[in-house]
Amino acid sequence: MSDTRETILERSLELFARRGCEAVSVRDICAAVGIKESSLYYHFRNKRAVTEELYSLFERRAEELMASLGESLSRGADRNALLKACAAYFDAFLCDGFCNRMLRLLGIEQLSDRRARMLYSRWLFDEPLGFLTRVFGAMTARRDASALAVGFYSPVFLYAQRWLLTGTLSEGDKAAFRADAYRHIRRFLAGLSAR
Amino acid sequence: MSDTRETILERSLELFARRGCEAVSVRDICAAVGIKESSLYYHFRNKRAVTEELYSLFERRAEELMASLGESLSRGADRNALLKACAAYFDAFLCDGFCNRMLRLLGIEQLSDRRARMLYSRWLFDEPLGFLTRVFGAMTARRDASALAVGFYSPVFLYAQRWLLTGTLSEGDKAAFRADAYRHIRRFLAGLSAR
Amino acid sequence: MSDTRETILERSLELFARRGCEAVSVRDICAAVGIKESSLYYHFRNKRAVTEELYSLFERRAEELMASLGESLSRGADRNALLKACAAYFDAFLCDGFCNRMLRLLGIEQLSDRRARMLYSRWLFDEPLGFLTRVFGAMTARRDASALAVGFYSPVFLYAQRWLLTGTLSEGDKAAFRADAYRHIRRFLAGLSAR
Amino acid sequence: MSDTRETILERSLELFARRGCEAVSVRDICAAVGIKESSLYYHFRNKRAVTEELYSLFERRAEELMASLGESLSRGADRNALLKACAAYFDAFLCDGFCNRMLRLLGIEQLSDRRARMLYSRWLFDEPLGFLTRVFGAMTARRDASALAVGFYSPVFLYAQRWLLTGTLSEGDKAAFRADAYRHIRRFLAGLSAR
DNA sequence: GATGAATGAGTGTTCATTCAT
DNA sequence: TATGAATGAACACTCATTCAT
Repeated sequence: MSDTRETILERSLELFARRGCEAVSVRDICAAVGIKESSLYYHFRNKRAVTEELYSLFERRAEELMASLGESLSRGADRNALLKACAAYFDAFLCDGFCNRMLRLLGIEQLSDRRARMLYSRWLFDEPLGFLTRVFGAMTARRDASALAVGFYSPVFLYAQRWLLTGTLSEGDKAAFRADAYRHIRRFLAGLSAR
Repeated sequence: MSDTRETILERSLELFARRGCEAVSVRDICAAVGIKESSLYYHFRNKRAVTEELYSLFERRAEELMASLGESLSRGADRNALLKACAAYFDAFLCDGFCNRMLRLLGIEQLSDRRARMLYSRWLFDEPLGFLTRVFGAMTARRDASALAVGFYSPVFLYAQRWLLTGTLSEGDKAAFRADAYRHIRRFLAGLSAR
Repeated sequence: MSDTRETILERSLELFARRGCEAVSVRDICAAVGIKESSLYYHFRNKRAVTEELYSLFERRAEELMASLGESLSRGADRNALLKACAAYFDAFLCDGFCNRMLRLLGIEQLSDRRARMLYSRWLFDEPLGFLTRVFGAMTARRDASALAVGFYSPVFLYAQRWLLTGTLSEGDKAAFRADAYRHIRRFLAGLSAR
Repeated sequence: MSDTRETILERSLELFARRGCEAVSVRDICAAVGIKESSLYYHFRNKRAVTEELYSLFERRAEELMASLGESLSRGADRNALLKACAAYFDAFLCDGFCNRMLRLLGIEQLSDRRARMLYSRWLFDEPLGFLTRVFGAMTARRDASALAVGFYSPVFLYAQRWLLTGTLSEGDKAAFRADAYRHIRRFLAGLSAR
């Protein structure tokens, strides 16, 4: 459909992810898109509507991803399947241009906006931990699946915060994140099978 | 020192922690303090100077805390000393009125401000991980002290992000954080001595 | 004639009568009509042209009415004929959906627009007073026909301002106006024949 | 007190009376006052607050005038006292720079604003008619004091609408109004004593 | 120490209008 | 006939800051 509309969303997100919604002006957005300020209001009711649309797009994307991860692991939850799921999670979520920016944005807005807070805590805490708890429940006979999930996920979360959600996302940052994260995962899975 | 000056710092931080510096106006601050906007400029060169002063205060507080933690553990790094250090870290840093707000603020500003980014990554990643690496290096004979540090710290970090750095800090949130964090620590230390 | 064109005129007048032309936007009009803003410009050169057309329609309607009133009274100016003329004037002018709204509109625009001022003073002052002066000149032998006209008309004018040109025209308002106006007219005509 | 504040009120009223509040911009007002737009907001919370203050000032002025008229007539309601009251009403209300402009303004705003509608109908219909009803009740033995009030007031109202509340108030308009109004009053009082 | 008054630059948003389709 | 897309100018209002008092 409308090319301009999508460009507005793209450029807005680029700016929002760096400074938060409030700190980005409609002027900034329109300058980045190459349209006059009044034109933005043809495509969106107001500035807030741009943010809301980004939230909705993110929600859909995240749900699709989580659905596909769940599906792929429902056909057998072994070490290899988990590794594959992690790779998909890293590539299509944490390191993905759109989702990565959205996570930064949500990290800022979460402090003052209810919807952002819900999205943030759902997709950075609840869903990943819930997902892994189910996986470990299926993979191991042990009872403490949820503790395993925390042990598995929290370093990934920490590395993501350190490398992926600061400054601007560079290829170097992605590589550093992947190195740290995969080292942790290997070690963790090794420890898991050792016991 | 001037009472007004300190009130400005306090109220500014309360507002900054919720919405970030850019989104809080001099009007907002002065209304919260109960002075006219022009009066703020008697105490601070400009709005930026308020933020800078908060950064400096935080840096000093954090350095003092880390020094005292280091000192107490240098006299023998055992299980008990580590537990005590954690308690101090939780009370005087993560849950402390001033430091908690500063961490929220830095979490926002880090995305657009260099000094904030340095403070943020130093005090949320480098210092805690470095400190724990030294501790585990002294406590255990094992070589992978830094992996232990990550395994120990990252759940604490995750629980802090989940409970302490969202919305507004309530006593309930603090309790939830402590429950999660201490459970993890007990389990971790148990696992450590088991091997 | 185009249906849309007439709908634009109708809805515009409804809005103009409540808030004046300047305060009603092309957006408002088109939303009320159910077309896009750009479509209005197919039917009218610009917003001003809508107003001008309304003025012209009103002028034609008012002239027709006055002509028919004049005709009916030219065949004998007695008490009954005058009463009939008043009834027609109330129904087809003061209380009529179109004319009533136009009078409100003119009452607003008259303050800043020359054409509106001319229409307003012609149809609310000059024509009614002139007409009645001629009628009373024919009805009575007395010389002060113009003073009689003022005595007859001004309470009608006052009641019209009070009941018919405020808020939105309701059936209750019309009834209140008619009650007041007819009482005055009866009393006036009684006083006239008494002398 | 603040000179600027009062100048804002004065110039605002001059502009409002010609085109209504909505059609006058803050830019217009400030240009007329000789200040920057932002300065207006030091003196008034927003544009609406300027209008509200004008309403309040008018209300106070009108109440004071009506009180003084009532007082002067309470000491004997005869022909002369009534004439004097009319003169005061014309000079200090209908023809007065401030009140005349306020009446124009209210005439416009009354169509869309509740407070304006109340002020308008109170001070152009209710109070004058009520006042005159009391006066005629005291002056004559007749029962129909309220009909007398309408007969006395409505031509004044009509002449005011015709001469004083259109275009801009000139000395010529005032003279024309006074001529018409006093001729009516003399004739009316003559008729009153004749019976 | 504090404030009354002011301001230039910028905020998000609405306006009437144009024009290619 | 109608509209999708755009725009320059204007809108009310807020911003951080200055400066004389």
